[in-house]
Amino acid sequence: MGRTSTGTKEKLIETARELIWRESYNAVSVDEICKRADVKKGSFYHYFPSKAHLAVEAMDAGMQEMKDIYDDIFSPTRPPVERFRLMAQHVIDHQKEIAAEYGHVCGCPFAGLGSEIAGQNDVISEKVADICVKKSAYYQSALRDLIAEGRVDASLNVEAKANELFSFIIGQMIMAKIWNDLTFLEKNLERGIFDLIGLKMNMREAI
Amino acid sequence: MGRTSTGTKEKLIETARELIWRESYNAVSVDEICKRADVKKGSFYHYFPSKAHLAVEAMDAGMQEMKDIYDDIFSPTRPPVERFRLMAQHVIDHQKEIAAEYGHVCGCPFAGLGSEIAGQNDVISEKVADICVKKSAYYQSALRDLIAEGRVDASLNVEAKANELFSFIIGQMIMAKIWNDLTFLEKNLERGIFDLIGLKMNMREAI
DNA sequence: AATATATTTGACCGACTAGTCAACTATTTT
DNA sequence: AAAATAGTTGACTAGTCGGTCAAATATATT
Repeated sequence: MGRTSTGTKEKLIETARELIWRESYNAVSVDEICKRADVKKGSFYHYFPSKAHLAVEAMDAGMQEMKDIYDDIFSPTRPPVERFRLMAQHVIDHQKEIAAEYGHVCGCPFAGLGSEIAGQNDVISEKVADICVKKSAYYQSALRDLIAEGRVDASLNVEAKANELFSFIIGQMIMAKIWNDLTFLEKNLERGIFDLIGLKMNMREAI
Repeated sequence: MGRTSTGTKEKLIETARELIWRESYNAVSVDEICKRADVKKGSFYHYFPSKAHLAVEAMDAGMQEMKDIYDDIFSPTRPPVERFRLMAQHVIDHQKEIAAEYGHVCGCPFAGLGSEIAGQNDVISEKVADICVKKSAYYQSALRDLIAEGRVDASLNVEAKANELFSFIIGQMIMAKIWNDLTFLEKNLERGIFDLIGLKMNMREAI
């Protein structure tokens, strides 16, 4: 009951996702978000008690979007080497799209926000940490399937290796953002992943 | 000639280095830097035309400090495997010190600033990119010495591998910052580096 | 039609933002 | 001692910050 919403909350979340990704959390103001979303400030604080709360909800939206894509890429129906290869390609394609749209390589929105805000806002930090855990789970199951296929030695510390993979990918994306250049993602991302896993050259094809 | 300085500029640079590292570029105000450095705002703008200019000089100071340490760690007099091992240990020790002093894992100051500011301030971005080039040079020469020792195959793409190493280390430090936890740097940093290089287990000791 | 309720609006707040400037002080040069 | 100069100060902008609030509006329920 009551007046029906005109999608104000969703507009604010989507606008915040874009602006915080393009610039940074502290560089974007509530006023700017409102103006770009064509929403008045009063409406903003009707839906969100603070700017940080909006950021959290923006991350939730990003997490859901990520999950849909990664559930497909890391589907157990795929050979595990294909999962890693597809992921590398997806990262590159996605960054290309965003760079074309925003005029600059923007890197990983979660890592960017997490790195900026770590130690200042615990709720946001925990959200970012949560995403790390989720991504690590994808890598872990793919690594275990690689072990089951006999491509990787069973003595592998799967949890540690998943963290290493995650670190490497995050680092590559930050480098791409700083250099505003995707070419070395194209050159190094996939190979770096397989190097880290320790996959021999003849074990990198699905069959 | 004229009045002698009381170390105002140096105080501002050191204070800015600390505050920007602990918080972030946009989260720190000129007022806060001045207050902590016990310097009046007029003096700030006597030495720096803008906040961004101070940040650049703060990075220069950080670069020089880094160079002194890395020139020692990556001295060609050391066996190349020892160089990488020492670097990993230095990163961990340094992060431990800072975390104890600042109350939070702070990661890499250059990567943090670069990731936050990329695409907004070109001068700062270029400074960060310059540091990447310099660090990569340390890794490259160590990798070539590993090849000369016969521990690594001569077909290795040294430039690409150096970039991969750099990405991995940056990523590990950002993870440590987000989780506010250095234990998995201790667990994974050194091993991840040698995994990426592709050094076999029996090739990871200096002799 | 009247009421209850959810949404929207725009004016408003005090604190803070980066940056300016003229005056003041301490030092060296002449 | 006087002049020139470099460093320091504190008061000052004009604009922006995150956030508040009472009133207006539109919809669903009664």
